[in-house]
Amino acid sequence: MELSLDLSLGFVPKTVSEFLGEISRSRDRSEKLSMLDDFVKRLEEEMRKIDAFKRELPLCVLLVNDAITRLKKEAARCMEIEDRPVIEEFIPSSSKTSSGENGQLSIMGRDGCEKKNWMSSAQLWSTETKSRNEHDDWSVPENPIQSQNQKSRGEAFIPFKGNSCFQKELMKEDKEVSQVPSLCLMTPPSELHSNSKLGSKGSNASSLLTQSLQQTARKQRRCWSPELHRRFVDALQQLGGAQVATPKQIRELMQVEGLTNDEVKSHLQKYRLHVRRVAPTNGLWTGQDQCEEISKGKLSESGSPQSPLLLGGSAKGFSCSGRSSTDAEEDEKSDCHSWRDGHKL
DNA sequence: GTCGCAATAT
DNA sequence: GATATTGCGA
Repeated sequence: MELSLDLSLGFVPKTVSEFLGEISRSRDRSEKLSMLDDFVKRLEEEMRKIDAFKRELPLCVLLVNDAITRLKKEAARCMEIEDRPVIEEFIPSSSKTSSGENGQLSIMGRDGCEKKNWMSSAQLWSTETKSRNEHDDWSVPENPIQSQNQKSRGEAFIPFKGNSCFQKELMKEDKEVSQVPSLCLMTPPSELHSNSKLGSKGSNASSLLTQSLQQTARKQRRCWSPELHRRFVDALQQLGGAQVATPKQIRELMQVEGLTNDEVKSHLQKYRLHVRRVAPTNGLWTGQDQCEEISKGKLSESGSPQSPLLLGGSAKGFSCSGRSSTDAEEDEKSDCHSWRDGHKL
């Protein structure tokens, strides 16, 4: 897509306003478009560069983004004026690309056209950014970065579609996104991820931007719903207990689509910790399976506050002699925090 | 690649 | 403080 660009040789940076003013004096439409296109390319290149520092330069990102938007809008306007048939094709296809493929349909800023243009450009350059280890870009399904882990992560939320916790997260994300409509899209999650370690807590200036970026940076939290935990415990039982079962085995037994070894591993780690804490009070029980019995609710009879994990997660679907149905319902409500709620008992 | 632990983030 | 994610060595 090489264009013979007048600006390419002696390009002198100027403000967008200046540039637009200069453009407006030109009569040659193709030249206008060419110049606009060139400037946009430069800005997008710039965006690529500052992308690595987006955390430190959130406003810079905003500015460049805005500039690109303005230029693209101008280009679209330019085409519309003199070539209506073209623009009628151009805009719809543009919107298709940016919103449909990105799965960001609901994310529309105050200026839909601008966003679309920007989004499409963002999509372009974001594809060039390599990811170290990214699995969480649920908001941009088409992002190739994501596809590298799509097998295990891309569908990570399918089992949770009906999960209130997940929905809460989604709403939270949506909220954040809508506050800064274009920002989430323009930031390759890979970069976010790699930067997320730098100054994650209470970073500096543009908190909205930063928060929003961070939101998408870190992997979406896996909510261990009671049902999910029930499967987990179930698998543990089959495998001979938490101490002998391995994350991979558990995951395979659980048969939960999108669940990863890491998530199971993490859950198992915590589970073991809790069991360990509880174990001494149950000296009578020696075997692994008996630990699982604990998880089914027997422990709750002891009233031990040390078994939140066991109380909350396993309450549902298992005989839980030690708990009232009310307790179970509480857990249902609190989804992600069922263990904690149990702990609060 | 998998696992377990510890550090870190939310 | 509880829970989930990530890093890292084994």
